[in-house]
Amino acid sequence: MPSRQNVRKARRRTKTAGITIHDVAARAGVSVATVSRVLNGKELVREETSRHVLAAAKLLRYVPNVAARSLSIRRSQTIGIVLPEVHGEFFSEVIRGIDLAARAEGYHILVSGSHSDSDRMLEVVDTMRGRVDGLLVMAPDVTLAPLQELRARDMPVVLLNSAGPSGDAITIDNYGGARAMMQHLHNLGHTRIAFVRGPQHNADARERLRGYRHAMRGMATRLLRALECSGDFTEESGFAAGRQIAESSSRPTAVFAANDSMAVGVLASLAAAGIKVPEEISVVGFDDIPIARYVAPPLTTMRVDIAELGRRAFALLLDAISEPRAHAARHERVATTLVVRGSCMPSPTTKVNKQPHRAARPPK
Amino acid sequence: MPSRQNVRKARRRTKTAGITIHDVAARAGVSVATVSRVLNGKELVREETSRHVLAAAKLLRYVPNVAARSLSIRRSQTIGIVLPEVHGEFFSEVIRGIDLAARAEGYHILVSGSHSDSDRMLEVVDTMRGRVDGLLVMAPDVTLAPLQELRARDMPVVLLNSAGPSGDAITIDNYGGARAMMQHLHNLGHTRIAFVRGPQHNADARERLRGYRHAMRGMATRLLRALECSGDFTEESGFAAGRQIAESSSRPTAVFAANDSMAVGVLASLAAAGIKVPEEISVVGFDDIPIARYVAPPLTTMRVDIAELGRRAFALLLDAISEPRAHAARHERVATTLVVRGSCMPSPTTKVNKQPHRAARPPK
DNA sequence: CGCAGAAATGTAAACGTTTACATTTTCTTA
DNA sequence: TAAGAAAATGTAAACGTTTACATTTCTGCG
Repeated sequence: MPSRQNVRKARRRTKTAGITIHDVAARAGVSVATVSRVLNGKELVREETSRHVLAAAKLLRYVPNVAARSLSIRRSQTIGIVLPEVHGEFFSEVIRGIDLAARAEGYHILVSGSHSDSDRMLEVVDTMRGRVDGLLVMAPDVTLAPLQELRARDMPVVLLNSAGPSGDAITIDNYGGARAMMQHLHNLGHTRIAFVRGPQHNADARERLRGYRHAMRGMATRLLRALECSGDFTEESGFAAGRQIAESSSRPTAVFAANDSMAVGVLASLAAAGIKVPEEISVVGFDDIPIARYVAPPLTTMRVDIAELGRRAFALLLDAISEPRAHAARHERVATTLVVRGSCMPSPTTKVNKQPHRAARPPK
Repeated sequence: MPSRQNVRKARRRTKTAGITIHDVAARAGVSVATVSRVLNGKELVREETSRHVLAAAKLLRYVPNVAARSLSIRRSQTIGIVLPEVHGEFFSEVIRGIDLAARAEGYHILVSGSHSDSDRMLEVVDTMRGRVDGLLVMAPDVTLAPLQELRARDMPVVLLNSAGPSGDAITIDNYGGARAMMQHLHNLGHTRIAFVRGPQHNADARERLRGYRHAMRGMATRLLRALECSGDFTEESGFAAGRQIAESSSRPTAVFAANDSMAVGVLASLAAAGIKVPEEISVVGFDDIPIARYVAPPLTTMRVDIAELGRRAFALLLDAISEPRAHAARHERVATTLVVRGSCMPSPTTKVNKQPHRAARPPK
């Protein structure tokens, strides 16, 4: 006869009721070890015993204490997501993708956004340590220093949208997408194509710019830099760029904005200037944010499957967590697809319009 | 002489290194209790001792094990956020507001989105139990059943955007905002004002509709229901509503969409139908999402400070957590402010146009 | 100097799991 | 039926903190 001394010792802190594994064990007439085994599956336990335990657990509405559990197994079943300064639909979409994938695997997600500088980011990472089994870090800013440090902090990390020199990472095929978009414009006869750049240190923005420039070189155009406007991924900066383009003396036949938000801004300011899109000038963007199809005219853009980005990032991380020994750094790339809508049409002048007036540029 | 038997017992699981509080104690030549006291402040400990401990902790790069900590103090310093199916900028903004407020108080946030039905929601809440000290639940769907159950689950909960009959909640002043918007339109001479409704069971949508109807009654118009179109808060449904309005025989002079996304859809379809906004018809929305100022024409709307919503919701929850004894349910309301942009102008006909043709309404 | 009280620190028992190892039960097989 | 192997279960030691209570050290005062 097994000695059934499952009587709980007197509690020190009598605050909360809290059904524990001991209560379930007592009720089912087994030991805590058996209850644990039943609840976690895997181990061998008699069918009948298992039923009893399950019944007791259900009856008592037992729910395991996760803190105790993770203290014991040294896992939290939680991953951390560290995002930069958040704005727009891009991030909610990323979180959504990760959330979905994570929940399917029984993981929770700890989110922390709005970290402009790398110090803030490291600070957050530190408070997350111990709380999470791994980290998904979105650091499109190309300042690599903080990322290096992350590696040293002995936690699996997957980088999103940044070109870490080592370690796992997943990025969008920005370069390829930009080139494909340029090809599309070229096929429509455009050769004088303006570009609205993104933030200078943003990895995505840089790659898109590289794709643009490479394509422009291929078109044997000389006016290269004059056709570029600066921007920072916000609608506002797109608006400013649009105005600049509207006022330029030798107007381009098409504008390629490095993201949709800026393209929307460009559309707004061209409309304000009375310039017809796409009749007088074509406009395209990048990302395919939800709003893109509802602006006037609907925006032709390069679609990025953001949710998939999140999903695959999580998959990568999960792999790193379950296989902790150092593996070769993996770098995945998410493809983009062209979405053609109403914001562009064939170039009115198939020949390049060689700056007829050469008027002085109006003051900014 | 205090007996310094701080020698750690042989570890069972020798996997990870992991500096513990014992290591720090040994290094500083004090007991673990003292280390704990120093690290958590509050208790009295000699200045000098404190310095030694801090130095040892820093030297060893000690970081406390949160699982052990929360097991001991029965707090996780984490709150859960449960969101419905996520789309758009609204949610990322809410999360942002909460995140900011939470981090300032040393709390982490566990996010879980995309819960269409109430079963999924309860399921998630269950897996979060023990992991979080409290819950912020966004359940704009008015099906109250699940919320009642939540209360029973002995965890502080604050509801966002829903009219729970009991318990803490924070909502937007939808009714007041809608009335204010109607007043604005009325001041411009509009009396034939169409309304694009939101989802039928959505609490926000209902309140906005109520505000609209109340105002319409005040204008002594008889055409009430004929001027309402159904919608579901998506751009797409706004687009459909816009088409319906464009085709209607006795066209309204203004359209009030229950949120900005739908207003954007309305603008797009009116543009497609060749109807000029605001010359021929005025359009207004609700929320003031970032895109609102960049559509053509820029959208007049009712601004909701979403980040503040999140911030105050967290404040409410924090209060409920630290003051666990039952308190009277609190219900806060976030004010809205009118933002006037280019999408509306005075009504072309100041007199009410009494349905000149009375043609049959076109098929839907 | 001695003593009371206050201040500082130490000891060890929780917190609720998991799991190595020990023990008991059940099953095979000769 | 007994022995041995395999399967099922139990025991108790971790996991790393916090904190009630005990103990030591200080301080001021008669």
